[in-house]
Amino acid sequence: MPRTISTAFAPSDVELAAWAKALGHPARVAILRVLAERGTCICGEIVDDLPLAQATVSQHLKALKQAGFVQGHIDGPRSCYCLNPATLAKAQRALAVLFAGLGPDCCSSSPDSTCS
Amino acid sequence: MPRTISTAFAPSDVELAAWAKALGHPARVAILRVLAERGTCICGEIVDDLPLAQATVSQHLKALKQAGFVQGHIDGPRSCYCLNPATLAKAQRALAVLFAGLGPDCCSSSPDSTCS
DNA sequence: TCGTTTTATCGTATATTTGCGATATACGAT
DNA sequence: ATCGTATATCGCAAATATACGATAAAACGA
Repeated sequence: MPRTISTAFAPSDVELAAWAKALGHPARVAILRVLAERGTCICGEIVDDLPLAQATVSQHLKALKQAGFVQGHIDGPRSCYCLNPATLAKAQRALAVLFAGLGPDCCSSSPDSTCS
Repeated sequence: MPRTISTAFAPSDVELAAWAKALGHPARVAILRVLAERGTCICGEIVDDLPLAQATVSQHLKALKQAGFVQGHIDGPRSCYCLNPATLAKAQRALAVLFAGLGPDCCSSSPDSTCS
């Protein structure tokens, strides 16, 4: 579908969008929460906390890994997952910058005067 | 495809994910930026700033509208779009809270000691 | 070695996203 | 009334995303 592959967008916007996309599913948000709550590294109890099949959870974990939010997984049984604080911080900052740029300061005058 | 419709996820997570999803495409991020830069309300110059067809931009605008990030569009020619600061602020706060919850404070001890 | 446990991956089905051309609609100007 | 402009919407095609069962791989214990 992107007949136009991915040219013409700022790389920073592409990166930001990828991060946002990774957060764009309740299951992935929940997984991140579980990883944070359960301590530094957990092995496999994520599936028990989610209303999803093991295969589906594994898929979401893969997406989070690709986004850089999660790291770990020593191959074999009892994989080990934990959050990647560095990437999370980068994403947090990028999103904060975005919102700041959309804030009231940039918009010339009144908030939505001309708008119905 | 969600055989399980949308039960079993916290409504707040669903809302957060929807917001993140709306930001999960470079074009939509770019559109928000254009809306912010061009002043309070702009009519139709968005298409000129993006490497996308008019129909595609309209579609992304619709998605942003559904997420609540954008409001306006007085029917007819010369539609009028502007950001919705209230929803943007809510999303910003929700994301900040999420990241805070994933931060170092919640994780029991060392950052990733047990992780390879 | 064999079975158990745990996780990743494959295959499949369905839904959604993305993109665009074509068309419809709405309005201002002539 | 008609034309031109600007937007939304429809219809279509291709790509992704989502979910799951089944299967494979990997380590561990008996």
